[in-house]
Amino acid sequence: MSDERVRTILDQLRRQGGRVTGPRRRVIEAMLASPSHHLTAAEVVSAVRVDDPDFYESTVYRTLDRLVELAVIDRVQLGPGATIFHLSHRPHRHLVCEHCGEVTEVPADLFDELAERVNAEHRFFLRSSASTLVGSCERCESSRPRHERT
Amino acid sequence: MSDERVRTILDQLRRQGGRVTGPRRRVIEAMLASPSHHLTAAEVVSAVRVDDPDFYESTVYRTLDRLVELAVIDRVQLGPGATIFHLSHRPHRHLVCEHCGEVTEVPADLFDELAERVNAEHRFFLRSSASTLVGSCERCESSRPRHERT
DNA sequence: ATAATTGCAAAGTCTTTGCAGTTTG
DNA sequence: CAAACTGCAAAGACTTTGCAATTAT
Repeated sequence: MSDERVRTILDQLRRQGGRVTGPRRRVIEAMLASPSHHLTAAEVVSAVRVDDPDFYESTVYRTLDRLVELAVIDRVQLGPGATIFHLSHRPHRHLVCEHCGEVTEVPADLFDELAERVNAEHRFFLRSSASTLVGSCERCESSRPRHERT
Repeated sequence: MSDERVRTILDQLRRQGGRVTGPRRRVIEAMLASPSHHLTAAEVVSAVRVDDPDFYESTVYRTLDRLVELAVIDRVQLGPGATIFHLSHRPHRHLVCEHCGEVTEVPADLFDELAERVNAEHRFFLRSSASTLVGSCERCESSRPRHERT
């Protein structure tokens, strides 16, 4: 897991003025290794503790905060509870199923029209990477009783 | 504050199968009285404790949960931390400034196009009342250093 | 060298839960 | 009366903070 992609991201980190340390490397490796690429802080903690059982939670939180500042990762709130983090090297937007929690990545241009519209009509500057669309994935939708549907 | 609107909402509550109790009445009065109509659970607690200093937090959380189930209020996640609640009798959507926290209500049809599009392209059923647009209000945007803008 | 970062412990905020007693419909 | 609800206490989930020691540049 210490491949090309890790180095690219560490370079970005360094260019932005951040320091490359063991813990940061491990956090980034964990995020790259995760199949979903969308992790809560707690999931990062678990992932990282596989190799380093003494890794502290506070280090994870501070590392994630710093990586957000440095634009290496993004922080997105997907409903109540867990804030999630993902590497920001591949721009995309999120659909979140409020029933099963599934996160779907969709192309970043999805919000383009809406962004223009809220800007024109409400003088609001949309940050669409932070704006999550909440709803129901197809599987959950078809298994829900009709009268509960929104 | 025990006017017409309170009674209308209590009727709705009863029709949905909920029971009208002192605590519920006070929670609804507090939400109607709030200028913003968008309250966190903690704000409901404070509001309600003005008249009833022994009001328990757990009662507020349980009451809000139940009112959400009964479709009397809506729960919306506005970024990290605060879950907010508002009466659902007047449909609208939310723009949230991530710098100052200001919540702007906008017409419910704002998401119509986008909803069709995610449905057609991603088989996703958008619940737009739960989908918050995050960005920057005009005031914050113009006071932010240009290089920080997204 | 010095500013950034981590280890560690403690605490803070927001929310949920269990159970006994009370109240509503 | 039965089911729903509240009071109260305790705990759970998630996150932040302070300070001393360490490390990257």
